Amino acid sequence: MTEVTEGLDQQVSDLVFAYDAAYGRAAQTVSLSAAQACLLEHLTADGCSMGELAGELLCDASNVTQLVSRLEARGLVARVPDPADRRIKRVSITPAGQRVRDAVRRAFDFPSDRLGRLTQPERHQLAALLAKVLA
Amino acid sequence: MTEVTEGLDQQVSDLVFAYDAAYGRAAQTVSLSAAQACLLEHLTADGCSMGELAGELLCDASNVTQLVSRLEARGLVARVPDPADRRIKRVSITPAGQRVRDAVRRAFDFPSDRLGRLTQPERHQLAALLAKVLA
DNA sequence: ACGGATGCCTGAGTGGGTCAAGTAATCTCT
DNA sequence: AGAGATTACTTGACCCACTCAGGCATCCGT
Repeated sequence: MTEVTEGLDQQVSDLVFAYDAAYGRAAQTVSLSAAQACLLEHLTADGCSMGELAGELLCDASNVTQLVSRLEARGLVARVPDPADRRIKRVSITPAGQRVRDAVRRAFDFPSDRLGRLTQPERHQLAALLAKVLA
Repeated sequence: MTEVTEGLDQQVSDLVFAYDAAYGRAAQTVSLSAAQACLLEHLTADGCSMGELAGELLCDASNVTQLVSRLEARGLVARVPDPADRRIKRVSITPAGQRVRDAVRRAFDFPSDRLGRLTQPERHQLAALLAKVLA
């Protein structure tokens, strides 16, 4: 590894640390944990099943059960039984949940504060590099 | 926000998600939590105080107490009283701790697997962009 | 020497996360 | 149609991370 590459590793580590911290702060502004905010962000309009959420969040299904239960207790999501398969519970976001989710997005200042420092050509460059890294 | 910028936000989110997942997996290979591995990684040769660690990890001092206690119970770190100020406990890494820390580094495949996809000029580009973002 | 900071620890409480076992609904195969 | 396997979710037990309030020892300024 060259000098530059080692510096790059550290920079990526710092980026992730700053991102996680900013996300946690944004969630806290509406008394949500990062995990709860993350789940809220993953909900789609037609409603995800619990299993789909567990797959996307890379965690156990029983963990999703608890997260959804807490969000449901606050009235931010609702469990809707799937008419076609009654084993399935579809999690849909309520109007109150949408307001909270939007508040988290507004409070999440990482994109504007950090990525906003780049010029438009620089963003294109970064997007191209990240596309290669994430492919 | 333009189309490209929104895509960039998503890419950064994906990057962070992949990084965190990879780090957690690396820590698990030696039965450590991500938080424990992270603390181990922050230790310096001369020994950090508990308070310094809490500052770097952005968490409560009592949280550091518990993390260090668990690592100490496994023989990976040691609490060394500071000779100049007996309130201070300096946390130093043991030889066993160094071996575990190195194992985590080897198991952490994100830099090689992901950043390794970039050419040397691309790494320079990315490093420059991240420097601007993190400044 | 005394009072306020400082550094760390303890105990209680919440939440995230996994695992094992359980229940209900669906699917398969004959 | 019906028995058995499979799938989707829940429950209970458990551990860890994290925070907060309170406590104890030590250090520092006056």
